Amino acid sequence: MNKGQIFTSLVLEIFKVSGQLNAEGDQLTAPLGLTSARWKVLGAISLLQAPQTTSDIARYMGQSRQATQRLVDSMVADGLLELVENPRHKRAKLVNLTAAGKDAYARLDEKQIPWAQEHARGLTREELETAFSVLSKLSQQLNRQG
Amino acid sequence: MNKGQIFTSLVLEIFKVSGQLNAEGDQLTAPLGLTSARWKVLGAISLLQAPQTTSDIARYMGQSRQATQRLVDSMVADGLLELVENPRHKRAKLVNLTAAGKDAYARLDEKQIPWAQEHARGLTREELETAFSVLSKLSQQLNRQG
DNA sequence: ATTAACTTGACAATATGTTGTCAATATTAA
DNA sequence: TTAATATTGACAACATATTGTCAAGTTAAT
Repeated sequence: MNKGQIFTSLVLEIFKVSGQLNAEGDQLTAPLGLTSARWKVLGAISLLQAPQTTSDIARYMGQSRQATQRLVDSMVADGLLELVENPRHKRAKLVNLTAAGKDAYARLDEKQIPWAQEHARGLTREELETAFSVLSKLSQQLNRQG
Repeated sequence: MNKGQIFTSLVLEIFKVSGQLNAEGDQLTAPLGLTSARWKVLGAISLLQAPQTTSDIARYMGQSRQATQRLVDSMVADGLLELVENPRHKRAKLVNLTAAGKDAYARLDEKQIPWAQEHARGLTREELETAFSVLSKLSQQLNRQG
């Protein structure tokens, strides 16, 4: 197998694992009435440590502005997020976590940490770092070319 | 960062790259009137080197039987796939590539090979193999627990 | 300052995925 | 053999993603 063929195998595995992780996230979040997709939005705002515009969140998540917009809208309706005025843009409000949103994210973090540690158990630090590095480089390459 | 945290970063990167690859695949296949999802179905049957039931294809792709069923149905309608009798099961027909399906897959392969080689260029063989190995192990772990 | 180019929210169309359910078929166990 | 269990196709409900489009707002260029 040449490098291109290994790369192709990797791509197929990425698709498979991504679907499995989404299903896993859906189950992990279901008791809180959430989903993988909404969890990721909560995480984006938490990790960026400040209210963000929908477009910012979309860029951070690496997906379309429109997909993120719909998630944000429904999460505002559900009381997980709130829109606050943005001094830098009249229409593009900032998306912020409500108390309920922060609480939900904290509760999911409690579940996610032992979950991650358990799944990381069979892998070495070097393996995990290399895998992350490869995917990170790939993401940047795909970003440039669109 | 402990191993669990690296693992979590990897998970987020998998989500991002998966979306980017799907978008890339949609663009690559659009000139042929196809999509990433349909390409993967063609690939599954090609790589398994024999007609398969819809359930077999779903398992190979790591996604639900129902999602695969819909893809297969629409691809049959479009003449890319055909259903043939399955001597081992009265209802579960075998899904086979038509001439048009084989032709489309061959044409996509011609595009995909240089695409894969180009993206693999910035990565060493060892990096690619490790990344594949990590995701493969992860997929198996996620499969057990479901 | 005015214009051109870009960004953003809003809305729609469409594709793809999950889960749930039911009846038909196969497989396994007793 | 018969009964319990599992798999499969078919259909539906729903969540999530892409792309496309338009008008409002911002930024950059002249």
